[in-house]
This record gives sequence, structure tokens and C-alpha cells, in this order.
Amino acid sequence: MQHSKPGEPQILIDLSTAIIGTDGGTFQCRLVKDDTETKIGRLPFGPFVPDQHRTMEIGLRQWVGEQVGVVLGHVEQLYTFADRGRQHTTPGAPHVVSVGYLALTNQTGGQTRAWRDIYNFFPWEDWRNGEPSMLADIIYPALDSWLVRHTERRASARLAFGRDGMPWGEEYVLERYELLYEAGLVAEAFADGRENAMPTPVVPGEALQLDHRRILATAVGRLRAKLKYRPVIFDLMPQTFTLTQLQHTAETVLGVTLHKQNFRRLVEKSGFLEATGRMSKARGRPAELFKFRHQERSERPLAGLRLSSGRTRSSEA
Amino acid sequence: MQHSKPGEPQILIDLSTAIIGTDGGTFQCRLVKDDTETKIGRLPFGPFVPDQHRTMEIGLRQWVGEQVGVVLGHVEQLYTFADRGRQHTTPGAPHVVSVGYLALTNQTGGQTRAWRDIYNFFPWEDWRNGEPSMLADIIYPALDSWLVRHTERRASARLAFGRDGMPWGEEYVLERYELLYEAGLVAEAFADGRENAMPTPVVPGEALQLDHRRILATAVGRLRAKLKYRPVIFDLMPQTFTLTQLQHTAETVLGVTLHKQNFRRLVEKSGFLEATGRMSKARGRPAELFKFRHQERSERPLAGLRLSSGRTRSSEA
DNA sequence: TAGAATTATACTCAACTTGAGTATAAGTAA
DNA sequence: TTACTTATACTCAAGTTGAGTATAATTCTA
Repeated sequence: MQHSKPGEPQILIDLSTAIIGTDGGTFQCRLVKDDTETKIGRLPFGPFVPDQHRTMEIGLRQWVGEQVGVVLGHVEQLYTFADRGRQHTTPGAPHVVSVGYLALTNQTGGQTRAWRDIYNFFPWEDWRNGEPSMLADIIYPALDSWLVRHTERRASARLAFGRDGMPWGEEYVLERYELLYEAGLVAEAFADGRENAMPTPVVPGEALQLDHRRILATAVGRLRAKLKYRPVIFDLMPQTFTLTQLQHTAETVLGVTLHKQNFRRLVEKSGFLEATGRMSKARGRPAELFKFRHQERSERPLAGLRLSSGRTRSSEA
Repeated sequence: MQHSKPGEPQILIDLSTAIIGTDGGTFQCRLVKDDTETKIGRLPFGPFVPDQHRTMEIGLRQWVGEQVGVVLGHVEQLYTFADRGRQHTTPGAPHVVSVGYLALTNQTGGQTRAWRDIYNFFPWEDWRNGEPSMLADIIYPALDSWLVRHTERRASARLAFGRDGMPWGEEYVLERYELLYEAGLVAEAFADGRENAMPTPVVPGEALQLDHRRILATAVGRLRAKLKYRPVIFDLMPQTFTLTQLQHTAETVLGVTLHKQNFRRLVEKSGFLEATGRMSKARGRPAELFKFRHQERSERPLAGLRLSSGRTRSSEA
């Protein structure tokens, strides 16, 4: 069998987890408040040690527990990244492969500053107030001038950014980030030494250590896609909630606004909700509080939320 | 940083590829005709060697090229498996993590015996002639008796196998295989030393080496799911084809039969096809030959084939 | 060589889904 | 009491889907 002989450089596996939650209209990700005073944030991560971890999920739960102590709901493997030059690149050091995970939680909160708004890292992804002006002002001009010399990537760019009359697909988060990286427009491209990278990142948006922003982009893209065919949104909700709260959570994740009446029709028909009889008290007419029917999760796995878009929040009457 | 110290057991990464094609109504996977005369088949695979392989995809293309020499179309990463006890388990040997890939090709054919019918490995997945009788005769009784002692897995079993009036979801291929493995009903469970495994596998279906049948199950599940929202089916087709050939390919992959008139309506409306003007000659009325519009692939990525089911082939008039 | 068999393609129709509203109800704040 | 705010109910046209019937163009067979 063709296995690597002893003496070849060692491989290390890092388990990195994007822990995602929402809190009143903000889309949050848990970072580690690092002792080393780097200004650049990072996800909780640590090595996979087969002798200690029977599975990778056990390993990641250990690192998450030690580094941030968040209770995880849904956990899912995203992707295994192994390209050279996107990771620890000390010469002679073992090659690091990183396995990215997505974890959802309903336990966010400002108690610690370690919860950061995801749209800080991807400001072009938030269309709740209409198309972000940075797209037309900064991203498209920079990308277009790169595409002049890279015509083979034009089709991908049209798809990812919805240009030439194509729709903006909110789930192509990773594809957009990767294109910006390739074009040398984000900070990590400079750190990784891409020859065409701008010394100062052209596109606004905070960087993360190593390949963590790439993992986060994968996580957001996967979550946005999954929302449409599986009831994962309830992992982000508290025990009871109003339909408006549920809608705001969906809008926060997807980065778009939705049509209120149609959203409620869809979600009521889905059978996932159970009325509690209690009412929320706030401004305006009180809304009924609902809870998620956990038994239904296993019984209707396919009927997630197919979401129809509404007006942008700024244009609401 | 918390990295494993030197001296800890080494990790090896295996890249294993499920190469899938179709040939006139059979659903095929390319195996390696091994020199070691094991009776059990295997997928092409080999180690990821970071010094030689800039990316894992480069590595896998090398092993596929050397071991089976198939021209690959679409290639996609599936999942990274790392649980102990599902792989090479020689004590003291390095821990092997395997990264599974799916590759599609339109180059199958009986020229070599190495192309095997996928439904040999998962005979319960082929519903083209109605529900396979082995489900009611063998699988359900065996599974039910295991579920008596494992009530916590009942909900998963209902979902995966569509019991108690739930629909059979054709994409849950992995979930079904994993349940049969857990219940000790497939040969690999015995080889891996599960305490409850039957010495002779209870459920029909050929085994593969290592975790290759698990990877193949992942590949089939992913392909079946993807067919519904991306135009991947065209990677399995020759240059030109009739609508009936296209439908047979979809049926072969999904393991169900489809309603002919609706299938053609859907596929014509999708805009992916271009008439060639030429006709096929066979029995019955000649059919028009179509080809895939490659430019459309990038322009309409979301509108795949949503498929409405038809009658089983055996009940056709 | 006529009719049977076989396969392809066109068209219909009711049920359901979706997008985009209008209308009304039930609270709080001035 | 009136304005404001938010929740909820209902409508309607357009599009999609499931399940046909009808008809056309071939080959096979007696």
C-alpha cells in the first residue's frame, strides 16, 4: 500500500469551530479573547489528538469548552482545508490541515465582548438595508480591474456577486470571499504573501487569524443554504418567541428582509410551531408566543423554510 | 498554542475517491483491480503528501490517475472521517484520517470489469421496480429487533427508512448505511469488531475495504441531493443525448422512476438544453438529440432539476 | 403491406404555492 | 381620544406541480 514512509514531514490537524448565534438583530460569532495581544481575532481551535479524541467532534468540544465555554446545539462538519500557504507557514514546521466546524447556539449575549457581529468580517453580506454601497463604490471597481487580467474567473464572479442582471445568491458567501482573496483585496491575501495582494486591504471588513475568516465564510454560507431546507433556525431561538422575533432571526442570518405576512403563512403551515397561549408585551399589539415542536424535527425534516423576500427595511412604510 | 508535541502518534491522511458514472440504466462506481488477491473491492486512494501535493485535489488526481486512469469531470470534497475503529486498526500504527471525494465521469463502460453496479453495495436503495422486498423481509425485522434495545435511535430510523407513514427520502443513503452499521447488520461492523455485530452479515449487499462503503454511501447521498438543485446530471451524460436517456440517468441515480411528460416539461423549461436538430434512431419514434449548454451552467446555477416521481417501471402500461 | 407495438411529443386541467398586496385588530404613548 | 405601532386575517393573480389524455412517427410482425 502506498503510505507515507516515516521521516516524511508530519501532518497536524486543527479543529476550528465557528460558533454562531443571534441576538436581537445582530448576527454573532464567538471569538477567543486571546492572551497573546494580537489585534486580530480567532475562532476557538486546537489540534485533533487521536489518542485523546475518539472522534473529531469530541476534540472540538474539548477546545470549545476550554477556550470559550459555550453550550453548543447543532454541530456540523463544514470542510477540510489543506492548501499550502493559507495556514501556519513556518518553514520546516509540520503541515497543518484544518477541519472547520459550524456550531449553533442560542446563548449569545453582550455579557462578554467576545461575541462579535459577523457582518464586521463580511460587511458586503448584509443587504437588510438594501445593497451595501461599498459594493458599487469599492468592491466592483477593484474586482473588475482584477478581472481584466483574469478573464477565466469572470463567470465565477458573475455568479458569486450577481452581476449582469443575475440575482445575488445569499448563500455564496464563501465564493465571494474566495474571489476577494484571489484578487488580493482582503488582508489575509497579503499575510499569505500572494504576489498581487495590496499592502493595505482594499475592501473593508475585519480579518481573522490563519484561515479562520475562510472557515467563518463557509459556515455562514452553509447556514444560509440550510435554513431553506432544514429547521435549523430553531437552534438559534430561545425557548419561546414571537413570529416577529423568528422572522428577524431569519433576516439576520440571510442578510435580507422578508415579507411579513408571507413569512408567517409559511411558518405556520410548516407545522413546526406550537402556540403557548402566552403573549409578549412590547410596544404595539401583543404577539403570541410560540415554541418549537421538538418531536416534529424528526418527522418533517425536509420542509424547512423557503423564504420569500420582502422590501428592504429602509423602504418600509 | 496547543499543538501536539513531537513524539505523539503520527497522523496520516488518506484521500479516497468515489468515481461515479452511469451506463444504460446501471449506476456505476470505479473500483481498483487490486494485485493483492482480496475478494473485497476498494476505491482508488492514497496518502496526502503535502510536499508533493499543493492541494488535496491534486493528490487525489494523482492516485486516481495511477490506479484507474479515469478522466474526472466534477470533483467535490465529501467529508472527513476520523473515528477510531473504522479504518486501519493495527495497534501502534499511525492514526489514519480519510478524506472522501466524489468525482463524476461520463466515461464508464464494460471494457473493464472494474466498473461495478453501485446497487450491489446498497441493494435496498434501488426502488425503480418498487420497494425492494428485502426491506420488509430482512432489513426491517432485523432493525426493529435492534431498536428494541436502542430506543434513542428510533427517530433516526424512522426518518432514514421512511417508516410509520413517513416518505422514503432517497438522499438519506448515508444515514441508512450508518444505521445498519450501528445495528451490526453489515459486514464491516463485524470486521471493525462491534460487539453486537453478526458474524455473517444479515443484510444483503457487498462490502468494501476499510471505510470505502461508507464513503460511497456519502457520495451517493450527496449526488442524489445535489441533482435537485444543481445541473450536475450533465457531467454524467455524453455530448448529445435524448430526453429519455437523460431521464433514465436521473432515475438511475435517484433509484426511482419519474413521470415522463413532467420530466420533459421541467427540463425543457430549465434552459440548460439546446436542440441539435439531429435525431436518434432506435425502436419507436425517433427522438431529438440535445446537448448541454455549457454557458448556462454558470448563469443559472440554482435551477437544477426538481423531480416529480412517476410510477414504478414494473407498473408501466 | 396493414395493423400492432413502441417510443416521442403536445396539450389539458385541477390543486397547490408564491409574491404582493389590502383590511382590520389590539395594544401603548401623547 | 387620537395617533402610532405592531400583529394578524384575508384576497387575488400568476406560476408550479402531479397526473393525466391525445396524437405523431417510427419499427416489428403476421
